[in-house]
Amino acid sequence: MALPSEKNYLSHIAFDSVIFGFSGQKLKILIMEYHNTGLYALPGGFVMHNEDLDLAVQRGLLERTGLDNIYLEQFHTFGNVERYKPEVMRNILQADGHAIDNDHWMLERFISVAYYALINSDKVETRPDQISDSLGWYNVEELPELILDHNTIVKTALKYLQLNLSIKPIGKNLLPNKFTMKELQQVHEAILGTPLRRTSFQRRMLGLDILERHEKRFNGKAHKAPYLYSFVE
Amino acid sequence: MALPSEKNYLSHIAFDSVIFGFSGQKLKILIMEYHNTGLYALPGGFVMHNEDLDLAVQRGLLERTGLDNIYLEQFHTFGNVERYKPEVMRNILQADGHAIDNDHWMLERFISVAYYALINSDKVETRPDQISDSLGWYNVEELPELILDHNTIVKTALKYLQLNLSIKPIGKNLLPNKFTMKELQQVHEAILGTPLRRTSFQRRMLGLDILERHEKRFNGKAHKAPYLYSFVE
DNA sequence: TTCCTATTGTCTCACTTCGTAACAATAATA
DNA sequence: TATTATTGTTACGAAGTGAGACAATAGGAA
Repeated sequence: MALPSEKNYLSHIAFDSVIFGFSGQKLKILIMEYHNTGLYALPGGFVMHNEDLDLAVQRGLLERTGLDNIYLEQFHTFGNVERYKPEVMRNILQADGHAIDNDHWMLERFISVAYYALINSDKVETRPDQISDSLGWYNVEELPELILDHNTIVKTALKYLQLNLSIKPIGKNLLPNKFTMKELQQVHEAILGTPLRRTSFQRRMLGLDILERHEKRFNGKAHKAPYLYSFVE
Repeated sequence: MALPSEKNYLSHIAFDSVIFGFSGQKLKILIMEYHNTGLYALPGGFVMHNEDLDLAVQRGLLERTGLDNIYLEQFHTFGNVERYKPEVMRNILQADGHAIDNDHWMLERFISVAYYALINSDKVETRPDQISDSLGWYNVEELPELILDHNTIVKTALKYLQLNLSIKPIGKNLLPNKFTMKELQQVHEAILGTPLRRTSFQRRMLGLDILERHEKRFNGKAHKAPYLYSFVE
């Protein structure tokens, strides 16, 4: 693959995406592994000269993961000097077979605008274990060491996700269209990192008037079958 | 004043500050007027190559307003293409007496990281009406038309300020060290844009255990004198 | 001095919300 | 038919909130 050219992208500006998915019990994140280096990083990219920042992030998501029409939320911009480590970028590019001049634009300092994405289990076809060769799902609590300040970015993303849990449609974007109350509760518990009371949670959710009740889901277990719910538009 | 040189600053990256102050009843914002153009804008600036983003904003605040040690909070980064209007920047620079090449770096597209600042009435010496020749306080609801997307930036800042009102020390940073309960209530009302019940507000604030009660303040009026309060550290 | 007025601090009462526990309903199996 | 695990609902006390009432009081008026 050819290197991105300075002619196409704004210098000094990058973006990184913290892509959250939910699989059964745990909150997961998509992590990239750069080949031949053993380096792990958040999927990111650069902004084209004639491209909105938000659209650049959407495009980056599509290019790297094939995912389109994903819920995205900007949460913070990271611009500390310590995050400038040109030797890391050089290693990655060289391991990928590129010869780099010392004054190459990708070796300059970048300020990174960070977004989090929420992936609906529908779209990943309940297989959040591998999307491509170099992209993998990792439990939020069991991340490998990431390059630069990417571990900090993930922590911050989680903080904002928790903050937004009660004011933005988080659950809606992490679950399939229809889900049980228990699944919704597990999403909330995974995000908050604490157990919640079943009865209080159910009462509170139903009281919000944002859920529609559908048919029951019979799962072959020897007990009462739960109702399915969906978010009303 | 000499133009900032590209050698000193990161290209394509700017910051803008929404500086909130509180004067008696109203929430105010510091607005810059560019001389000879009649253009109004938020005070902003650029990031030096070896400078943290947060520190650049602090420096910009100090340079433009003389204010040091101010509460700052990053809230959003604006990167739409529509905000790129080189002719505006060219007008401002030319009106200031600079001859500009067509490929001057300040005429390129910028992505702007926006911060809001909270100014304690102590520091402005209860005179939030004029700080310098080209900086003035304006009521949040009565802003002039600002350049680029700066009116949108202000609206967004206010939204985040409202969001943070209950989880960050907003009142502490907009009021002098000692204040009455009524003054604190007026700050909250100005930020939220709605009246609040006096008794509920007082009960809620006292219940938070973050206020310390001091002596009364006698203001010469023919009624009971209110206690002064301060935030506990 | 005494009364009056505007404001402040507190209390009460009804209503809602939440944690907690108990209870009823039920899908499949033994 | 009885059993079991899970789900949906209800009951009850604790805590918080809106709304109003009431007491306290600093200075001015009579």
